[in-house]
Amino acid sequence: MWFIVGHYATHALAVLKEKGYRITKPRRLVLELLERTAEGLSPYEMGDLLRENGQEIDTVSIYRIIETLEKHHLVHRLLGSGKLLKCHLEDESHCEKAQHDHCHHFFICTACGAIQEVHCPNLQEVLAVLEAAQGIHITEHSLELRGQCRACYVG
Amino acid sequence: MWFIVGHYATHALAVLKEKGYRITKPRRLVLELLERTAEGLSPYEMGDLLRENGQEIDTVSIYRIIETLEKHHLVHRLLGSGKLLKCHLEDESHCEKAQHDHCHHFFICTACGAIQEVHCPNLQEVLAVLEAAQGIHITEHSLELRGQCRACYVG
DNA sequence: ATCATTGCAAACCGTTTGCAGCCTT
DNA sequence: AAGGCTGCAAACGGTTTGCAATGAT
Repeated sequence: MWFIVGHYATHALAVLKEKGYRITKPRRLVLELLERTAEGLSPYEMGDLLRENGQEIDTVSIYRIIETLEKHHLVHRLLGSGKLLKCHLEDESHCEKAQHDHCHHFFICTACGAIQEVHCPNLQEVLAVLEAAQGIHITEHSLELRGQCRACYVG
Repeated sequence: MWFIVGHYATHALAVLKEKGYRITKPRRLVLELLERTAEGLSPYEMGDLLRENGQEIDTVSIYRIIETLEKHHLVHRLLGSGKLLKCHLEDESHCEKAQHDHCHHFFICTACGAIQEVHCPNLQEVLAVLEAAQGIHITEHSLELRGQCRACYVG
């Protein structure tokens, strides 16, 4: 049986294997689907897409696979829509850090639907000021930006 | 028929009336409920709470009422949970501005569940830098912070 | 009296749990 | 061979739509 796997799926499968998880067909299919899509997908949408391509996976299994992937920081979940997004490899170091700091920064293009993780270097300072001013203790933060990406803005 | 209404509900009802909406019992009840709760409520939870208090409102109506309230910036919706929150009157000027700028800043205490709108004065600058750096155009943003509020942090 | 608004019915989407059986290891 | 993982069944929570009846103006 053959699977066309790319960088992200390969990496994620390696991580799972290393953690003692088994490499199953449903896991492969979900990871490949995440690899192909830049817009983020809900578990339910994943099921529909796979089904359209003749790949039958039970929706329940997708939920459980996603759960595992989230646990090991291999996918992001958008607060607003609940959609899931592969954790980009080029952002890996940032991503891992971001995950451990429980922070998530996303930019969503309302024109083309593309989602990108963004790095927001000064945000930590802004939050530190806020913490001091309000006497609160911030452990996690999520920032979701919407607008037009470079291509859609210029075009 | 009597209703114990406070500042928020009174204000919101006045806004609705001024916009040509009718003042109905379900609308009053939802607004009073929002007034009483600081933690945010989902439409469904509102129905349950009202039912417990012997006030029967159809869940469908609650959804439609919320829709109207959102349209006129009388409630906020939390990205993470989808729960709804009254738009605080003391924050009104900020709130109106925030709404028109499509920005939402919330702090959620993970200990006591309280939710507060926060003012994040330098965030706009941070985003402006990001826009310039990435060539993107940001039209809305949502920031959700989690941690311990002053009381829970100290205590 | 008018027509905005609600309640009811029904369907739908999305998610979760338990259990039996399969398939990776 | 063992047991992690999946598929199936079923139930639930939450949301949405259409239509008839109600009630605020």
